[in-house]
Amino acid sequence: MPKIVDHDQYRKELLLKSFDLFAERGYGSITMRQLAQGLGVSTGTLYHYFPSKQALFLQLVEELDRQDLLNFLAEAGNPPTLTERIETMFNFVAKNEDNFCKQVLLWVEFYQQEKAELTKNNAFHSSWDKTTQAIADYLQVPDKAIADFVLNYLYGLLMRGIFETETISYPEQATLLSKILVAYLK
Amino acid sequence: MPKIVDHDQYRKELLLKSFDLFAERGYGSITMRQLAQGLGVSTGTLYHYFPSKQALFLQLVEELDRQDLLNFLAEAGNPPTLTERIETMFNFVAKNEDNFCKQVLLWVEFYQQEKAELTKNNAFHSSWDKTTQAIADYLQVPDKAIADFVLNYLYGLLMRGIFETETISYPEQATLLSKILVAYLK
Amino acid sequence: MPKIVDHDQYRKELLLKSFDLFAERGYGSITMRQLAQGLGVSTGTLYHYFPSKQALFLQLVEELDRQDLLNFLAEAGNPPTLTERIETMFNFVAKNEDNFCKQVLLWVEFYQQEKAELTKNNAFHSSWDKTTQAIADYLQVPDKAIADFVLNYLYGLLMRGIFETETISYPEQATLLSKILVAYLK
Amino acid sequence: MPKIVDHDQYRKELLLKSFDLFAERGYGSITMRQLAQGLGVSTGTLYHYFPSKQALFLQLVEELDRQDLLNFLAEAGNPPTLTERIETMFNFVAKNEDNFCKQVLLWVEFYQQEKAELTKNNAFHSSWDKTTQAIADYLQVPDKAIADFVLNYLYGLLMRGIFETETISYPEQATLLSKILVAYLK
DNA sequence: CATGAATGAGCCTTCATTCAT
DNA sequence: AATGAATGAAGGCTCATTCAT
Repeated sequence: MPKIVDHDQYRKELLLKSFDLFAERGYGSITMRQLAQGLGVSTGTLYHYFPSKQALFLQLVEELDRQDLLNFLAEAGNPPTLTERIETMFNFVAKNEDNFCKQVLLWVEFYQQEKAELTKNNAFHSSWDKTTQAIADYLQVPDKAIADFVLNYLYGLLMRGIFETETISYPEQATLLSKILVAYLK
Repeated sequence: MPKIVDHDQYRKELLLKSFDLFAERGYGSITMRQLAQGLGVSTGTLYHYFPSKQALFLQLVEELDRQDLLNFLAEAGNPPTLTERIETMFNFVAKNEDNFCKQVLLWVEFYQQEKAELTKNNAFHSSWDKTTQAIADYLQVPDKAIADFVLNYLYGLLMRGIFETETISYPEQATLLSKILVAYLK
Repeated sequence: MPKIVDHDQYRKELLLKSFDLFAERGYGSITMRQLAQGLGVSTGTLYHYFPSKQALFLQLVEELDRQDLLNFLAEAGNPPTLTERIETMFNFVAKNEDNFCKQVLLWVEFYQQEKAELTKNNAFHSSWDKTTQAIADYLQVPDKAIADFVLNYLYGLLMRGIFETETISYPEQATLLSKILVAYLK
Repeated sequence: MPKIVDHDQYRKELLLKSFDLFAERGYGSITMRQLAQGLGVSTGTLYHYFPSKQALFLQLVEELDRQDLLNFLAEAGNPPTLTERIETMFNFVAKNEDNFCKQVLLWVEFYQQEKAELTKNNAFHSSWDKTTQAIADYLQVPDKAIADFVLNYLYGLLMRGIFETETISYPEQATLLSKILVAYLK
């Protein structure tokens, strides 16, 4: 069924291209018309591929989550020590900082605007749980609290990037966290 | 003589009462009409006290920021050891978790929606810088990186509280962070 | 009854002062609040003296009409020839051009906005008829058509002052009309 | 393929049909909803064709101005004597008196309401200059003052038609003006 | 008399969504 | 499949007017 493949592939193309548009203006501020224009299609076409703005966004969340994970696993390898694994993670985040930052902002904004209509076991929670789980697996820490701690720190960095005036040096932060954790784990 | 009202005091009352309404539905989703209704006034009255929805929200940010800081300082005291000071901070955050969580969500959502028009005299950056400065003072750490680290961690916790399904035990987290930092500072 | 005199006198003061405010922003665009502010009173006071914006404006029309006529008659005298009388009229108009222009604009705007609610024998028609009658009396022409013609020309000048880019020289125009009429009347 | 409509042609249709609606209630008093309803479309459609109420009106001005001129030239011919040309003009105005009267009222009202924002690239001045120029060409008078005089008189008639209770006989007025001018030009 | 806080209907405009072509 | 014209509910905001003080 080649038609369906095409259809599906095109859908994902649109999805991926739409990320920058969403990021630029925000979920609530960008209009379907602007989205369509930015993608080079008509609003009608947009609605041919996605039933609604909300659904489009939700699919984007899902798609990006998968992509992010795949990208990470593709280049992460399996370093022998926890320190190295943490460093690898930080490098990855540092490299994609801008991307992740945009994602968090967008996810939060969407969550705020739609939480009234979103069921509790929504795509969001499951998606994030999946991600955190994957990361925990990668780090292979005996104590889950450590994985949580690292992730936590990462989220925190992203947030600070938004509100603080000074830009953050991820490599520095990674070094700091490594030192701290190594000291603690001993 | 007009009706007797302390304009400024009433304004702050409205501001404070509006927080829960904003938190409930989000900045973008709540309407001025709903806000007015929730506050028990007419839309006209709302506009009598605030020039616009955006201005109202910005004033809310400022007011809450001040209140939060005052509240904290009022009960923080000045414990002798860093560990205790950190614990005090965590207890405070734990006690007000819900509040802070709502604030962060709201700030982020607003930032997303209005970032196009918020380039410079951004009440946000200055407000957060002020807060972080105050916290750094309180902790009295020689190395600013430590203060940053703690704050960072706090923001991270807040974010995780939003996306993770499991609720977070702040006391546990505080204990963990304390241990980690003590290990590192030695 | 001195109180009433004061009240009435103050009312006329407000009326006269309000003319410039109306002229500056237009009847439809100026708000009662702006009007009050410009007059140095509160909106409540405004409504103490005038039952509504519309009534205020209508009183202004009446008052200005009377003033204009009085002013004219005060300085018009009674020149022996028609030519001189016409010239006197034109000088008067030229001297108060700006004033008259503002009046016409305002009257027209008001008429447009309120014509749906204004009865046919409204203050406007009667007021203008009174004015034209007075002018016809002054000119003492045997043929009413001449008086109409002159008035007509005057209205036309006012209108052109609005729409044409070049400013109009009233003295020149007066001379021209005089020549024309003299030629015709012979 | 979208619904088949000639966007530009439909726009002009809406424009032309909107004139009566504007004329009936005035620029400031009619609402976009009323306009839409009167045109048999939704407000959304109105905004699909015109960016704003003001822009819609400005386009109407331009369009009517062109139409008026075209209509006149189409039936004016080129009579040999000035007297006849003036008469032709007057006949044209007489025939369309109602139309022109409405236009002047509307233009003036709009000018009043928006003059604050209409400082320079004022479609009004240019439009009127164009018209006066065309008329001057048509009359072929050596002395521009004569053309101005005639136009002036016409505007005046229109204004009087608004404020005077008695209706005006255009043919009579035309005869009068002809006589006067002929007397003067000799 | 004077004040200005309060009201709420109503305005212009936007935008997700539908549907004829 | 693709287009973009059409819809209309709903949003932010204004403003003449009222009324408690």
